[in-house]
Order: sequence, then structure tokens, then C-alpha cells
Amino acid sequence: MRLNELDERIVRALAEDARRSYADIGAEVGLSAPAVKRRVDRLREQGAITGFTVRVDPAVLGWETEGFVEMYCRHKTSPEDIRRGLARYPEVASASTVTGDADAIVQVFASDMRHFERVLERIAGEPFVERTRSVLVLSPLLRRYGSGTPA
Amino acid sequence: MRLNELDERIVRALAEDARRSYADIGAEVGLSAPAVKRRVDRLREQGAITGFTVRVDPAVLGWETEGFVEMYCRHKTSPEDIRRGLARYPEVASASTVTGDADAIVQVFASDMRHFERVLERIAGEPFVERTRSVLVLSPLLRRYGSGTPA
DNA sequence: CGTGAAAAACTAGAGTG
DNA sequence: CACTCTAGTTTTTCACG
Repeated sequence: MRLNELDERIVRALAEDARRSYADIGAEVGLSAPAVKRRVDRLREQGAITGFTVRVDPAVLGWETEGFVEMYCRHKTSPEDIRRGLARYPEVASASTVTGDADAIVQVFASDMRHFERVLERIAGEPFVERTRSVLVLSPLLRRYGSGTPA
Repeated sequence: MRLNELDERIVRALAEDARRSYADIGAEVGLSAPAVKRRVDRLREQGAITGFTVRVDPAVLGWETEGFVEMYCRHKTSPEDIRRGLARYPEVASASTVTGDADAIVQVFASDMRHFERVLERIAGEPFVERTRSVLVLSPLLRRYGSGTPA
């Protein structure tokens, strides 16, 4: 599915500021407020827009420690198994299956090193996990588009 | 800076749905709508909340190909050099310096494989880059908290 | 899609503990 | 100082053309 130009401009406006009024966005793209709302509603129904969220400074919420965990899984582990297993961790901000040696890359936020270690141990103990390899984030350089901050 | 419990619950509510009304959030945390608004305003002033954004299915916006690029940099490359160098790429959603062999991990979104390859070549050609190693995302399993989608 | 009216939400100000 | 209450304003929402 692709969006037409109008939908894309609306999404772009919302990405910059999701609390702008429909009338305001409409003035920018050349539509009335109800027309903008109708399109946003439709985009939500179609799953193009999956929600609205807030961009937060991670440190302020106490998520001081961030890392990436490469997961090596047992044979015959399905992506859905991994997803279900990881969904239970609030510390997991994102996870994807990937090409290369590892099966998945998991982005983890923790309050401190001890917390990170504890999460890592629990993940490594999941039945579908063979082993893990992780790197810690030293400093986040760039974090655009509201990228991954736990709540 | 740390937040008190009330602020944290408000932020958590907004992270789930940034368009919930103040009154609605207030009912959950035990405050009136104006009280919630005042706290949100203050959090924005303090920089704890940096904005509101929309969660979008990347594929719908034409970002079909995602990958992680490990960067190995020349000696004496500062984090700030890396940041400045990568900030010019709209395809770069996030970048962090990390522990381990590589110096930085960069998350890249591209429209397709050819586009991804082109971006990778340009990044590898940056003067501060020695070599890169990249993995492609096969399927995104989990993407919470508005995690990294280009606009 | 736009218009216009009703309902809801926002927000500034005043008053209270 | 932070809250609630109140009231005016703006925004959202929906029916209709």
C-alpha cells in the first residue's frame, strides 16, 4: 500500500507535532479540518498510522543504560516465538530478525548497568535462546523521528 | 533530573496514546485536567518531553528496507565527528557509539535494496570511516514507544 | 469534500487549602 | 505552591448538501 501525496503530507505534519489541530494541518495541505480528520481516521483503520506517542528524553525517565543484544536462537524458533517471548519485557524497545550470524537484534533500555545485566540474564534464559552477544551504547549520537524510548 | 511518580504516570499515559485528553489522563492519575496540562507544559519546558509524534508503519511511507550498520572509524574520530557526518543522511534514523569491536551502530531506513546499498556506499566513503559491517532486517518483530521510523 | 452546528476538550484566571 | 473550579475559547466530531 502506498499513500497519495496529501496523506503523506498529513503524516509528515503529524510526525513533527502530533498535537497540531486538524484545522492547522488542513491550512497547510489545503483541506478543511473534517477532511483531514477523515483521512487520519482512514489511515488509522488501514494500519498506516498505528498510534500517537510522546518523544521523551530517556535519561529523565531513568533509562540511563541502553544496549543492543544479538540473539542466537535454537533451530526451529519462529519469529513469532521470539516476538511473544520478548513482548513480555518492558525493557525491550525494539526487536527484529536479521541477516547474518545472529537471528535477531534486540534494543534494550534499562535503568542502570545492574538492571541491564538482570534483563540480559533473563533473556538469555528464555527457552528459545541459545546464546547472546551484546554491546552497550556509550552515547546516543542521533535519535530522529522519535526513535525508541521506553515509557 | 528525575520525575516524581505523578509525572511519570502522565508520561507513560501519553506514550501509549499522545492524543488522550487531559481530563482522561487526569481521571487515571487522580488530577484535574488543568493540573495535568500544567505538568505537561512544565515537562516540555524542562526538556523532559521533547515533542509529540505519530507511529507509522514504515512500509506505508515507502521505507521497505531497514538495516543496522556497524561502523569502524579511524583513530581519533570523535563522537561529534560521527554525529555531524551522519546527520546529513535522512536515511539514518539513529546512531550511537558502542562498546565492542565497532565504534558505532547506525540504524538505516531505505526505500529498497538499491537505495540501501547506495546509502551504505556513501557512508563507507566518509573520510572518518575505515570499514562497515551491516545486517539487514528481515522482519521487525517489535517496535514500541514510537521506535525509529523516518518521516 | 465543504459547511455549519453540537459536543468535547483546551486553557487562562480566580479562589482554596 | 499546586490544586480545583469556573468560564470563555478552540477543537473535534458528525450530519447534510
